[in-house]
Amino acid sequence: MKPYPLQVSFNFHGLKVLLVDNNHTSIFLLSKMLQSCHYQVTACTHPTQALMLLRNGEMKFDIVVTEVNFSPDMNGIMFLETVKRETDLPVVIVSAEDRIDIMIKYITKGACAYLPKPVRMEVVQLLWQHVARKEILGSKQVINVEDGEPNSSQSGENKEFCGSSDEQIKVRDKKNRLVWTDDLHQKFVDAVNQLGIRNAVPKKVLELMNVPGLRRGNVASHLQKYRLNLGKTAAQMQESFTGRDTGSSMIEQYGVSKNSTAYGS
DNA sequence: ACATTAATAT
DNA sequence: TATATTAATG
Repeated sequence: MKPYPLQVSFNFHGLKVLLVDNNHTSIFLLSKMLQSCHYQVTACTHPTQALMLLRNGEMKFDIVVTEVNFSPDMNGIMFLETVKRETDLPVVIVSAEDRIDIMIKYITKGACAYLPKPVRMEVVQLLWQHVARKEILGSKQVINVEDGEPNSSQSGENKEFCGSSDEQIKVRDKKNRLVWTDDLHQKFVDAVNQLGIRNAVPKKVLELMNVPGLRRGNVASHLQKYRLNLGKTAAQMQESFTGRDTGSSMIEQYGVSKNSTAYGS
């Protein structure tokens, strides 16, 4: 269980809401309610339109609020699944349907709330909590609990939200995870071999690979796995040895197993 | 301060 | 599982 931050500043004014609803009356109403709560609303009348906005990334959002009575080409569940797959945004479902089994279905699929119509103003007012929950629980700005003093001396000043400032919440796009294709992996292997396994550190491997957009962390992560796999084969080889070797010889054995085919299976 | 990496999270 | 991120360590 993570410790909770004792103090996190959170501006819920101007949180960016992506509103999706193909009913004009309903979308107008919700839009007005949201705006009067000082949310910044972008309204879409069709889910595919909403997905385009999310994907092109030109506009950042803090939360998605969506009706789910869509046209037949995309139902609410599909939309929800797609948004959850591609983003980390909290998704609030709004619907006239109030059957418990339907609601459970949406919650199970990852909706952070299901609001049966009519949606009351006081509920809209509290939507910011879904953004706050995500940010606070996922936050690493944990304030020292022991002395109860906010540790603002270090660079971890409390970050504010989008709000009036131009700062955007970082929304990790799940699609943006690096995929180590055979091609990319081969470049990696070449770079590592060129350096020699014992000198291969992320920064140098990154430089040698010379792949735009590739980050040191990507390489570091991949290098860990690569070494682990080499280590496994080395350990297996070691089983055939009678005695126990010194720790430093483990490094040498990476070299012994360099022709291993264990990786990429 | 910065880089690496073991450990952990998603 | 593959990849990302955190946190300890140098």
